[in-house]
Order: sequence, then C-alpha cells, then structure tokens
Amino acid sequence: MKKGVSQRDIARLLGVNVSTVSRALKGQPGVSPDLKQKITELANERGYRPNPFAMSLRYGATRTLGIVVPDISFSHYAHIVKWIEMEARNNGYMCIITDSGDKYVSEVECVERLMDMHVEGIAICLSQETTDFTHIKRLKDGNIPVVLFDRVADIDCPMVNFNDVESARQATLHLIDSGAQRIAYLGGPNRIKQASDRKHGYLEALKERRRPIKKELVKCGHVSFNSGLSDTLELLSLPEPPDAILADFGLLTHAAFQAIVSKGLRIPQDISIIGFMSDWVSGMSYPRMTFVKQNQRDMGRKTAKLLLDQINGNTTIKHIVLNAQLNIRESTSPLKT
Amino acid sequence: MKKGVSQRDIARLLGVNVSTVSRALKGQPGVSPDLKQKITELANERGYRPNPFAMSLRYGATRTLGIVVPDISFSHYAHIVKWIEMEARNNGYMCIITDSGDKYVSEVECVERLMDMHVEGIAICLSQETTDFTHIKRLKDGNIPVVLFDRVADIDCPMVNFNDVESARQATLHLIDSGAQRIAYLGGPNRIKQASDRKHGYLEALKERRRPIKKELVKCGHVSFNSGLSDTLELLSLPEPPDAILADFGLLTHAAFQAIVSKGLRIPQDISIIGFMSDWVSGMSYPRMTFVKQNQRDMGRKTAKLLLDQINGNTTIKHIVLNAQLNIRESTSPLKT
DNA sequence: TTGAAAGCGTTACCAT
DNA sequence: ATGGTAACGCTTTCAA
Repeated sequence: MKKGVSQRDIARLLGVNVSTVSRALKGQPGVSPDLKQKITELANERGYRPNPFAMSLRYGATRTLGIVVPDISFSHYAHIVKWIEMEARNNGYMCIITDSGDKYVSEVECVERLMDMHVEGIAICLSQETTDFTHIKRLKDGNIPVVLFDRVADIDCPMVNFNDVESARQATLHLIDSGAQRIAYLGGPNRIKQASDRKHGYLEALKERRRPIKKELVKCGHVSFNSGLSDTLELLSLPEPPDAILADFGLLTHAAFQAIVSKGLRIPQDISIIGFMSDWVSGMSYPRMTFVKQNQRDMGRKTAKLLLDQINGNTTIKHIVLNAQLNIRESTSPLKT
Repeated sequence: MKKGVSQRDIARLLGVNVSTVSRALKGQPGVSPDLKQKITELANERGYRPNPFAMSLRYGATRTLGIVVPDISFSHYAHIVKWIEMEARNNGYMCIITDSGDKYVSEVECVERLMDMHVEGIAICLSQETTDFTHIKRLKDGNIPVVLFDRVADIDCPMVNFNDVESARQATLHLIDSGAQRIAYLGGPNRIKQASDRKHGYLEALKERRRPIKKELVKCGHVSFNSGLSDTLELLSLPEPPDAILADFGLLTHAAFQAIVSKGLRIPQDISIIGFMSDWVSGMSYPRMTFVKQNQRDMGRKTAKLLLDQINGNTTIKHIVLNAQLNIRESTSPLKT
C-alpha cells in the first residue's frame, strides 16, 4: 500500500512546521506570501491530496451518504440511485450504495455497515419483508439523518414517495372508462405500504364507479416474477376471467404480460393491461403498454436534498409526495361510449 | 453529530487503560479472563463499534472498493455492479459507486475522488469518450489495483470483457444463414474497442460467407438513442434498404426497433433484427427479439475477484474473456435452406 | 497482567 | 509570521 504525500512530508522538505503548511494549504491568514507560494507549488508538484480519514477522525464528517436499495439491478431503483448520487456529488458528497436483496436481515446488515462507515446520512428503500423498524429508530437515536424513499412506511421519518393511491385510482378509472367489466388487481402484500396504497386506489375507483369488488380478482402475493406469473395464470383460468389487469409492480407487470401472451390472448382485444414500468420498455412491448410513469429523477433529487437538508441542520421539511402519471398507449382497449 | 462509543470511553468506565481494552476486544493474549469478560460485556452493552477511519489512518486499509460506470441506470451496468458489490461484501469490502455519465472528464474526476477516499482498488467501465488513459496509469503508478470491465481498452491492465468479436460474428452468421442478403451494422465509434471488436466480428462473418461489404450499410455513430434512431431511419431510406440489422448496443437496439416500427415495417418479414439487450426485455417485445445474451453476474464476480486478488498481492491473472451467447427467437427470419 | 506512549494526517489553539 | 502541541480512535511496542 503506497502512501500519499502528507503535509508533514512537505513541511520536512521545506524545513517548516506542519501547522504552517496546513495554514498555507487552507488559504488561512498568517503565512507570508513567499512561503505560501513555495508550499502550494511543492504540494502540487508532489501531488498532495488531503487525507479524508484524518479529517473524518477529527471532525466526524465523512462527506459520505449511504443508500440501501432492494435490488440495484432493477431499472427503477438504479434510476433513482443515479440521481441521488448526482445530487450528492454536486454537494461534495460521495455515495456508498448497498443492495439488500429485498431481504430484511440483509437490510439491517446494510444499515449497520453504513453506520460503521460513519456515513452522514442514509437513504433507504425498504425491503418487501421489512415490518420491524428498530434499525431505522436506531439511526434516529444516533442522530443520523434518514430518508425513506419509494417504499416507505407509516413511521415518523422524513420520506419521499409517489402518490400510490392516486396513480392506482387513475389507472383503474381508465380501465373502467375504456369498457372493462372485470378488472383484476395484481399487487404485493398488504404489509408493503406501497402495495396497500395501490390496492386502496384500485378499490376506491371501483366504488366511485359503483362497480362490485370481486375477491377472486384481487391477488396480493409475493413481489416476484414467478409469483406474478402463477397468479396471472390463475386469474386467466377462472370460470369468469378478467377482461383487464392492473399490475402494480414492474416485476408483476412483466410476469402478467408473459402469462397473457403464453395463453395466446390478444392485448387489448381479449384483455387490457396497465402496468408500472419504465418508459422505454413500454415502448418496445407489443402492443405498447399503457403504464404508470414515475419520475425517478425527481425522486432521487428530492431524496438527496432531504438528506442534505437534515445534515445541514434543517429539520422542517418532512414528507414529500410525488405525482405519478398515467401514460395511455395501446394495451388498454379504446373507449366504448 | 453524535459520537459513538470508543475504546477510551470503555477504558474510563472500567478504570483501565485503552491498550488493555484494545487487546481484549481484539482477542489478543495478555488480558485476564475476568477483565476481558467485563470489557467485552460493556462494549456490547454500549454498542461499541470500531471506527474504520482510525484504522484507515493507521493502516491505510479502508476495506473499500471504487466502481466507475458510464451510467448506473442502464440495466446492463446495474447488473454488473450488483454482483461486484455482492462479491466485495462477501469479502468484507464496501463499494463506492460513481457514475461518469459516459463522459471522459467526469470519469477522471470519479477516479480522483475515489483515490481521495483511499479505496483499495478501482473497477472501471470506460466512458465512450475515453481515449486517454493517463488516469489509469496514475492509478497503477500509485500501486492502486485496477480492473477494467465490459468496456476495456488495449492497455496493459487487468480486465474482464465479453468476447465481442465472436458474439458479433455469430450473430451475423445467424442472419446470413437465415437468408438475409443485405445486413446492416449499427454500432459505436471505432475508438471504443468494444465497438470495433464487434464490427470486426461482423466483417469477419461476411468475409467467411463471401458476402460483399457495403459501406452504406455500416453505421458507427455515437452510442445514444437519438443517434441510433436517425442512423436506422437513414438505413431504411436507402434505395436498397437492408433486410437485416445487427445492433451492437442496448441503446442502439432499442432505437433501431423503434425506427423500424415507426416505418411500419414488419419484423422479421420485412427486416430481421438482432440486438444486445437483456433477457426479459427481449421477451416483452413483439416479435420476441433474437439477442446476444451477456452474463452480467459472471462479469461482476470475476471483476471483483480480480480486484481482490490484486489487493491480496496476487498479480498473476490478467485478462479474462467471457463468452456471450446468441439466443435465437422470432425477430430473425426462419432458415431458408 | 497491565500501563504508558508513539504514531497515522490534519487542524486549532497558544506560544513565540 | 511561524512553531509547538493536543486531539480525533486505534494498535503496537516497550516498560513496569
């Protein structure tokens, strides 16, 4: 392990004291222009770089943020993370990104590791297993700023999420108004607030249009491709199968699509579908999917800002809700007035 | 900024010396069982955690790796990064991930920042602008282990990449053998080794089957959606348009697909297409895309291993080439024997 | 078995 | 204007 050049090295080379070098390099008063010149020149020449660990040790400030995501390989999270990182970097912070694999135990471990690294704040997107929030509370007890994003929970903590109730409501209304009679809901388990919010929006829309709620059309399983696939196949095998599906997660959307295709059903003639997915994938599918568009850039930036605000002592802003938008394309049947 | 519990705190509480606490906590000999018991108990109770910065300062070992990617929001890179991170974590390392935005200047800045953070090694996927490698050389001069992955270069440095010549060759052969007469190539600029390798494979396949090389069918523009879109539209407007396209990057594949659809052409009846893309997106398009499948998990793991090997003083292994696989689906017309 | 002190890189404070 | 030194958390070497 090769060492870099330290202030002490420069001091020795010039026959002066470290403290003088420190002052010169920090641009503080109390150094003669001559000496200052010599010091900065030598520092540049030898490639002096301040050692952040010495600073951290002294001040406890690591200029580092921690991020925990369920799965960085999902485009949705990767996009959000990208913008958290951008915003952080613009403010002089580096990001340490950890992947919980959507598992509770791993999430706790990630948080502990980040605490060990003395990050100044942590942004967390909760795993689908998380129902216990002691690890979050521990952070708050330790006065480490936290922000929950995307997958949040009903706890007292700053957070940024999308308006899940409303976006699912809009999507369901669109399906009803396009003529769908039996709309199935494919979502996640109720313990995920995101999932229960979305289901709530779905049910609200049905009530609003005075449509009956059919229990057999509501699937709230594990958020995984396989679970989505078998749930959709079950739906399609019902004596009275749905003529529309609202899929509430990217993975489930993908699975539902595959299941429909594998059954030889036509979209939207036989069945309509709305999903949560990214713009460009929606554009490649055939037919192009009507989908709920979420602005990951906004979410990433807002999350970083909330974190940095807290680090800078501003504790006023608390909970930000972003609007998602329904993008109507060809996977939902045209209006039958 | 709240401080954690230090060894000194524990020492004071027990009325002993810090060094004794240190020995006890490290399980070193020279502490009475009694005292050791008391120290470890108190440490657990108060939630003592070693301060990594003090350790770093003393040993220069940060147990941290740096990663530089062109765009973390691309599924391809996000997948690779996920597995680098996993492998690193299994070996007690954390990862600091930086996004160069596919820009050279930003890539250099990322590397500098990572050096400042005193990461023990850096994995880099080069930006499409990078032709100057002094920042890589600087790392090697500083004895900081480096591994290039995915987008590599012809320099003396450990690296992991896919067999780009071969996968493009295979893809082209498949198009020829499916009956395509005028195969267009949509790739990146020659300065990207990945792109020139793939073009090389394309040309080799044509030669192998004694097909003429038509310059107007070879497009090597910027790797971006817009560039891919306009290049494909140009190809389709030729007096003699291609009856097959090989698109050599995910973005370009996506763009080519959109361009073809916008022109009202049918795949594969009017034109065949092979792309570089992810498995699940390929399954959602219609028709399902024939594509070159790259194993990101392997690449991520191998990259991390190469980095960790170097950190551990093993400098033998140098260059790993992974095989990509052609997955044949319905976007290439059936064999006309 | 335990204590004392030095050192890692930096800065702040006090002395010169 | 400059030097000396303590402090941050931890380990190691030497001394008791």
